[in-house]
Amino acid sequence: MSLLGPQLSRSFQSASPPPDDDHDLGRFGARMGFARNEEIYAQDEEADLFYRVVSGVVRTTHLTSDGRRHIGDFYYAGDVFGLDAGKTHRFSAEALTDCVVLVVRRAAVGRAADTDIALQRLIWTATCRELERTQAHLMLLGRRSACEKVASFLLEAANRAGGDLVTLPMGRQDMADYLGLTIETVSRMVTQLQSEGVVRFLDCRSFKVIRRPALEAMLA
Amino acid sequence: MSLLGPQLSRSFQSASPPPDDDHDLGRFGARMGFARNEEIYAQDEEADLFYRVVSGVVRTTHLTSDGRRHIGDFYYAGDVFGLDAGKTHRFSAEALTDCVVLVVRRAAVGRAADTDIALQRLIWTATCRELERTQAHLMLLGRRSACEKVASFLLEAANRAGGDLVTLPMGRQDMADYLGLTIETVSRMVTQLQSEGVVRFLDCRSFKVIRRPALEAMLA
DNA sequence: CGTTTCATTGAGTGCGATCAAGCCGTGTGG
DNA sequence: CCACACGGCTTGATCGCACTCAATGAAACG
Repeated sequence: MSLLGPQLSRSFQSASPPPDDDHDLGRFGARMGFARNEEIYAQDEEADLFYRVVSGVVRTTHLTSDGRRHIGDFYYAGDVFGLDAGKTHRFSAEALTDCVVLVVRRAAVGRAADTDIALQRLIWTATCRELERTQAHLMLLGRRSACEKVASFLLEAANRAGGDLVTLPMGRQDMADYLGLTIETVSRMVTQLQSEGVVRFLDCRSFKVIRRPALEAMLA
Repeated sequence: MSLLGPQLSRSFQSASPPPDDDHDLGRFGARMGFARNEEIYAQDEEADLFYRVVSGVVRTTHLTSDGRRHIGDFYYAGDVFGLDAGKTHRFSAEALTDCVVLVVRRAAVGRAADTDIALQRLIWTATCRELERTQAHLMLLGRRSACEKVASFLLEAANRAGGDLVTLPMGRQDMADYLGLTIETVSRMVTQLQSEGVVRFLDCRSFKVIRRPALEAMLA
């Protein structure tokens, strides 16, 4: 981490604030690469950095003391993560695939960011987006059947992929831990949706949306 | 709402930023009273205001198109709410009891808040707190039994009350919609926890914590 | 080729939902 | 004062969905 220190502190002295939410974070942080399944930060680790995915996919997970695993979210290129924190991270973050992330010093928000309003607004915007996604996730877990959960998961994956041919970066266990189901139930629902002609799986990681309206109807 | 306009725009010109998160929002907004069950804002309503509870309790609810109701959270005196929004509120907010809230114009965050960093930080802090609570709620709904859900609900109510004698502001249906259970299951778990000697209900709204360790052990 | 890991399928169980009474505190009117 | 209705809570009986346990299948890897 000492590698990051000088670079980050220099970049925060920048005097010309970028105009908008969509401005490039590149000049603020350092790029780091992570191998598949490598840990980016740990649960309960102090939260002095946050991150943006450059390439690859990241998942955040939470382990409870009785051994149950819960997945907070999946982050794709462009997504900001690591804001799930008071003083320490409630989740750990792991590289789901090989990936590259941009690392930004978070302490700047608490102290130095008074001098950089654009950065502060970027962080707030990202936090809002995170909150929205978490709330949507909440309603998914709260009052939906296993079939509806899996259907909406696949639909969102399709929306992210921007087409009807989707390759999932995660396996069944990750889907299960995200949806609050067991791996067996996920598998059964996938099979069921396929037998209903809603989706068609080519292999266990990639599928085609056949009847999108049917999928959308399940979100209620 | 035009009542608020002048007052708010004036207050945002304030030159002396308060030192910290806990500073008084009073000078920013207008007080409004709401009667029990009165709506404070509606689901899908445009989100140009946010709120702080002065007295009483507020709940946020979401209705799905198939009629299921979900409660986002309960807000007590001092809590900020109404940040659950992109362009529009995903939840509606209702007065659970008679209450008074402070109303603050939200648009200032997007435009004028460049001139008031303390306000911006207050909002970000509140958003973070909301995110934390939502994530905790998420893990509660995801992988916990009905008994654990009710136990942790009662424990949090006790923590909020700051003692072992608690009066709940909400009824069983609200508890059920918050925990993703039916009213019957909530009732059964309450009865069970009581028969285990963990809590003791005086009437259906107020109870005493008898064995706090047992309650805490259920959070895993 | 064996080993390991992950996904699928099957059989049986249990937890929480559903449906249906009953209970109790509160309010209302005779 | 009692009779009655009403809403919120509790309790009981039953059902079905998702979990558990177990076996099999299918890739990936050394």
